[in-house]
Amino acid sequence: MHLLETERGNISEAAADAVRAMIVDGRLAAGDRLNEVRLAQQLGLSRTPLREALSGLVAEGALIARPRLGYFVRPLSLEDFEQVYAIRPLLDPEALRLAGIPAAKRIAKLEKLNADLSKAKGVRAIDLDDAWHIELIAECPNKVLVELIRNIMVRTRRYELALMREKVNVGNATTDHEKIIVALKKNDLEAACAALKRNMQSGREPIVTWLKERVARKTK
Amino acid sequence: MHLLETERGNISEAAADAVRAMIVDGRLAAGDRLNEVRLAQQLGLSRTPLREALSGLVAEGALIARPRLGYFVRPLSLEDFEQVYAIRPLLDPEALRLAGIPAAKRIAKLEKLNADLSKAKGVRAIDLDDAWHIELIAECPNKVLVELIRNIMVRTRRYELALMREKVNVGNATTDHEKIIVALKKNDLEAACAALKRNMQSGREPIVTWLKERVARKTK
DNA sequence: CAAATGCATACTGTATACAGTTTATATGAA
DNA sequence: TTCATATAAACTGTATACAGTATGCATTTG
Repeated sequence: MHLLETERGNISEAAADAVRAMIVDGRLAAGDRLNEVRLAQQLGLSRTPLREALSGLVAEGALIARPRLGYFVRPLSLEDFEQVYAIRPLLDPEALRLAGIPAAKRIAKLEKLNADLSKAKGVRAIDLDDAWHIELIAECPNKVLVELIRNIMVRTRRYELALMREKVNVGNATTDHEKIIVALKKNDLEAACAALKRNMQSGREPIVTWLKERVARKTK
Repeated sequence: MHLLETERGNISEAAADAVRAMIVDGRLAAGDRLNEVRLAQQLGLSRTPLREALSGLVAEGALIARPRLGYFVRPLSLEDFEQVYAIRPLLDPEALRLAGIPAAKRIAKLEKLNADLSKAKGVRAIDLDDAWHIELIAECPNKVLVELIRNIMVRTRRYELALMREKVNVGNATTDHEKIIVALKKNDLEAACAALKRNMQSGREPIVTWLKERVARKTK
């Protein structure tokens, strides 16, 4: 009898989580070349499982592998941001459409999250915004689609955090979310999807202008 | 001076390509547990680079890793197929929209590919169909989007090939493509996008019914 | 005969060693 | 001083070794 299948992972998985977190929150800065020996020591493991983790992160798009030079944190670039950011408006509305109008209980949760978001600042605001969107599509039967959205989320999060580190106060998306909730309460799924699409497109400008400044500064 | 950076890859990359190919074309069957020692011998390398490749393929969704049991080829399932197949109708039309009406030269190439496709059978037909769609969005400036489409292509290809192995003759999408080309020649980009979306949704039924039969057969 | 137990085998997970390449430093020439 | 060259150090890519876990088979027990 197999009771529960404990499913404790192996060191490689833990390493992947750790490194992914370091990339997203900037402890490993964009463009950095990472030193396998040192990183392995920091994480308390050997290079072999670390490198397995890094291979996975390359496929996820978090790292770039350059033969004989090693692994690099994928640089932040205006081009990459605009391209990645253009994906979610295609995915999220469809996920919501498939999920349908959320149950009353879930709508209440969305309102709660949004209220918290309106008061939140910094990293916590980003966390809450992501949590809100995940909650919104929680009932989506297409799990592949949801997983895809999660991936894109991680990829854009780096930009949001990097911006936040420099500019501090960024207006959050509370009012966008309210509009979506209103539409959902009216049972108007299509209006909600349209509002969601708009929400996914807003939030672009501050990062774009910041990235442009950043490029200008570097080439000064 | 650094001229050209030869960029020859390492063994891990080659291994990833090899294993991916084996999965897509069925030499490694869906659900198979793979034996690292044997596979490494077959490919003529050691387990270390092989395992790095396998880690990457897990992130790509081609394999599943079960701690202490090893790597398994992701099984084919009706659920997975329907979910993966639902993604491209969201992506391809937008990619075409961003690419715009192709130049005359490229349209000619599309017509040529489509003519070949109409006569082709088996694996070659699938190759040509994929090539046709890549050609269609070749000018899309959003390379992240194109890369995403490529990934989904690989993921559905397994199903198409598996079906083909059992049922042989599957009607191809030549007429769908013709409609798209006609719209493009009229400079009607939106009509072309709409036709493309329909094209991406057709081709679903034969595989769905086959997968259902397959499930029925197994649970007999 | 069926089920449980113990043992041998095979395989995965991780560490370590080493070869080949890149990068940094020092040395010498223009 | 500046550029080029040689040399040493550091790092990546790969193989191998070994420990711990799972699997299958034989044996024992009820």
